[in-house]
Amino acid sequence: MKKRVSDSVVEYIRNKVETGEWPAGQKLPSEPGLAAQLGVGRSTVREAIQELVYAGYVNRIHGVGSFICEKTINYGMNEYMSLTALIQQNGYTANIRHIKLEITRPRKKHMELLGISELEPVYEVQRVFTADDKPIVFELAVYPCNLLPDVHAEDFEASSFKMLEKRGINIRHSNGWVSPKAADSEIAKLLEIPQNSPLLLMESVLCDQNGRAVAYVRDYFTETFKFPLHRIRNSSSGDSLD
Amino acid sequence: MKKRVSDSVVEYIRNKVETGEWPAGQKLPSEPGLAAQLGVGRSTVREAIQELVYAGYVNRIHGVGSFICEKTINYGMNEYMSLTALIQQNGYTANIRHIKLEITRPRKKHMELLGISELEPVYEVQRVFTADDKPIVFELAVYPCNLLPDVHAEDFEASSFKMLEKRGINIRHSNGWVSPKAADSEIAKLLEIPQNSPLLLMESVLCDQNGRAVAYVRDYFTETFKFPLHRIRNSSSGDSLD
DNA sequence: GGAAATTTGTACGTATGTATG
DNA sequence: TCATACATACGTACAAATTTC
Repeated sequence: MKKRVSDSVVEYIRNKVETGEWPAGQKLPSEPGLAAQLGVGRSTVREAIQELVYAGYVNRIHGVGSFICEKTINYGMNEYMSLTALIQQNGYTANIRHIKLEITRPRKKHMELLGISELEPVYEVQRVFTADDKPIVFELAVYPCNLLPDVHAEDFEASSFKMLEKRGINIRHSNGWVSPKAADSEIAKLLEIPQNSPLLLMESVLCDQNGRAVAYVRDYFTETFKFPLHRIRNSSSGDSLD
Repeated sequence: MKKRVSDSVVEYIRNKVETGEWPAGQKLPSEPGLAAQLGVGRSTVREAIQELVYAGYVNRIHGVGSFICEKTINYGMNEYMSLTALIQQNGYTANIRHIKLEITRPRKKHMELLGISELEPVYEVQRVFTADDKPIVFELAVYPCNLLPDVHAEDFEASSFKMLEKRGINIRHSNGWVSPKAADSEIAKLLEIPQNSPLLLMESVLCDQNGRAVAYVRDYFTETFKFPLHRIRNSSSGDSLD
């Protein structure tokens, strides 16, 4: 994937923060200033800063300036990213264990969400992600078999994104929802927690560059896990009640 | 809040979908086409569509076109919005009950997150949101008293956003995290669920137009609740592992 | 208090690159 | 090969909010 100029600007700013040159609360140079310094257009600088605002990294104040947030979030829930990276961000060492792959007939839900018929078999892939060797996430992923001819359990020992990319599939976004859920006996065993422990269930349908649904994923997060969240108030959500 | 031209374009598109004129999967007119039709610049159209992409409403494919998503999400977790509106979106009638307000000394966590000293008292506001008269969310909000001189429990019977706006405070974004959590006896009683039921805990620090922390909020969501979620893969999050 | 300077916000236009069919 | 449509990048002008003098 070719890097955009605005991505370089994002990187430039993140780097300034990471090296400590721009501490939390630091005022960024003005947009025209940054543009001149870096030899790019102001719109490009704005695009980069906008991205950082969305990510909860930078705070903009009209007529005053842009500032590095006090608590910079490196990755938020609204960015699609690696589970292992997310675990690392929580301050742990990440690993994958218990990889189980089987080919089955699709359930009704899978057929509906993935847009396939009952005649198309699917892969069901189970994985457990660990943080400092403690189970922290149980994942169940469902892929239509015809999308991934010839995969094996070993293909899931690392990035499933990368595995998909090798087969010409690029995950671009996901739709789904999160909800609280109690651990059933099977999941409790895999995550080494008592039955009925509270979990965060994240269900997602992954879509590729063509907007085609390519996977249905259920992630069960344990209580150890905190999902960073940055929310922006939408100007068009006018008449809020609370 | 003044409406931007791009907001009108957003509204125009949402309206086309709501009236059924553009069903799911419908291809939008080309960007220059839309711009010409509506008499606005192409950049403005792009800005509007970008917003809808972020919200999981529209899907863009390079070199092909933009399309209405199969499952349009009206509001996602990354948009800050009214709890009642969110409940309504889940298909229920929303209400607020059990409003309890008290003035206390700030806890250490509050002092840290709100940037206040132990000498500044805070309001602690408890509320229960119902869906079809069934409790669904328990909320505990903490505000520094000096920000809100002279508030009463009645002020929290409706929008706390509106209440804050009347006092010159505009919530613009929030930072926080979500995690699974078991219901303790007190919350279980208020939400009319068994103790240790799984809950989704959302903790947020609300910030105003000046980037100042103005409230610390804990929302406990019951299992009935599903939080829509749209995630976009960040191009710069390069080396993902899963 | 008011004018000027600074900084972000909005809107539009143009040129060129890239992907698709 | 070519036309179409989205993607990126730059530039300009003016509006709105804030700070400074």
